[in-house]
Amino acid sequence: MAKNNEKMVEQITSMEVDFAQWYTDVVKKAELVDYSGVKGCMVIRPYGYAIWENIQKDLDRRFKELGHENVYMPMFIPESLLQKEKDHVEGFAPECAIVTIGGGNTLSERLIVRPTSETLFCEHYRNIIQSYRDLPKLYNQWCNVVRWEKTTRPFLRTSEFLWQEGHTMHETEEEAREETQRMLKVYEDFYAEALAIPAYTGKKTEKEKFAGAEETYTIEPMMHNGVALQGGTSHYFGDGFARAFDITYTARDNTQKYPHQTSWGVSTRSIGAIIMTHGDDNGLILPPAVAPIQVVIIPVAQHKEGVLEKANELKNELAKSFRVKLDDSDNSTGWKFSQYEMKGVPLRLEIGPRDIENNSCVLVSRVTREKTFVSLDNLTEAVKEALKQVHDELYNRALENRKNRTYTATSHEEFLQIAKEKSGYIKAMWCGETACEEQLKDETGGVKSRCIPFVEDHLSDVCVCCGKPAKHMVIWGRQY
RNA sequence: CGGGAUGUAGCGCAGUUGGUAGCGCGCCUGGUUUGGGACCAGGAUGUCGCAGGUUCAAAUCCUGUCAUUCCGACCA
Repeated sequence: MAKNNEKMVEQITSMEVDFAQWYTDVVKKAELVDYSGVKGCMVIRPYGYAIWENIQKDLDRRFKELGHENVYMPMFIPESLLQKEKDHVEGFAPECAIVTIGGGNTLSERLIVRPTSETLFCEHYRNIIQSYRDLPKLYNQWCNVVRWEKTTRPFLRTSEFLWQEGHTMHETEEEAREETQRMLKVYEDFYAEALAIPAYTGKKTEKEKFAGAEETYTIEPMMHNGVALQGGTSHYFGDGFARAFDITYTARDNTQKYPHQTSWGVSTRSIGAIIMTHGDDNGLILPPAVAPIQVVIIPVAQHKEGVLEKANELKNELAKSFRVKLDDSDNSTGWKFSQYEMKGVPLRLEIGPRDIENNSCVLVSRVTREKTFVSLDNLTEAVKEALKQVHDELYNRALENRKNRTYTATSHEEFLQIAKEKSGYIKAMWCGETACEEQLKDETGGVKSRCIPFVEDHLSDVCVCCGKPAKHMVIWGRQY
């Protein structure tokens, strides 16, 4: 045993002690990011970026299956362009980064570094949409955007972040509304199937909707500590931007009409969601679908004859079906165990002399840490099954946590008490007035409406805040 | 944007009343090890966040600034 055991172990602060510190520790120890010299801008390291690449692949496939095409827009928006839609500019102006000098000369018009690209897409759509035959336009772009945030945290809120933004134009309102719902469903499926994260979905209130949108739909997963994270949004714009940008098309009846628009986005924040939903005190736990390494092979007593050969053999076999890494470095086995647990590799495969004798190996789940001995015959099947199990365990555990942390409030006092004593979601009735949202937020110190879910429970007849007749059941919570 | 804390080797930290920088881990070399963070021997690594100022002399004192972090406010 080591003499200075304590110091040799790279400690991760326990979640229960300090969740924020735990998050920062995990992000750094798992080698996802490094800080940069610019506030709120992070270096996404290979391991972190590989997660993003897997997220991209998965989402991109889903988008393209539905007929979307990828494009790329400029990163600069002329100031006058951003200002064309009034609500939009009001929403974003406070957090814009602006370029005023280029090539040593003051620019005649200031350039906004895109905080989102609605205006750029609209400018382009104005040029290319003439007829109903040009519709729908189903565009998406993968890019970076900049929003000058006051408080930043890796992945959750950064000044620059990566995302995809879909921007579509449709002939009819109905078609655009369908698209908005369709893409929200894509996000919901993606969160469940790829990230193993269950989430409430629903509509944002007037107060919380996107600047310039008619309606905003959202996916609201709950983090392990009960705090919400807006995991993705899908907006219906009506023809507001089309009017502001003068985008018209000749309709089937030979009249000029405005097309109806949507936009939808998921960002690198989703990586933050993975960390905070699944992680534990030993570090990250990655859902198999997006894990850069799905199986890590740790040879035991690798200097002994035949061990490395066998390990390589298994690696080659598994690499046909999975993302596999064989760690044959000189580090001790124990070190490797801890290292890959910290990095959240869903499945570990141990292979040593004893196993080889028995024609077996050991599979260890990152979630349960249970060791199972499996035969080397049918190994691929066993690994496939084990990974599926990890996914299911993660999903069910997150679902369980959400259940345990979702409360209902039918009176004002009850609402305030839960907000004060518990960390989680509160289901409560609401009259539809922004004033009540603001009051509840002030009284609780930050509990806001997350969404009006598609399926509402009828908890009572009156608003939990003002006592007037209730219009909706709203899910409330604190957010990152 | 307000309040607090921090910034010294890759990481974690020490550095006293100012005198020109150290420890542990990691890293490199060689050897022994290996089923839950191994051991021995040898070795390398610093614009003390940055910019000014005070001083014969600054990691240390002063001013400013940048970044990180926590708490608020703000926030698709």
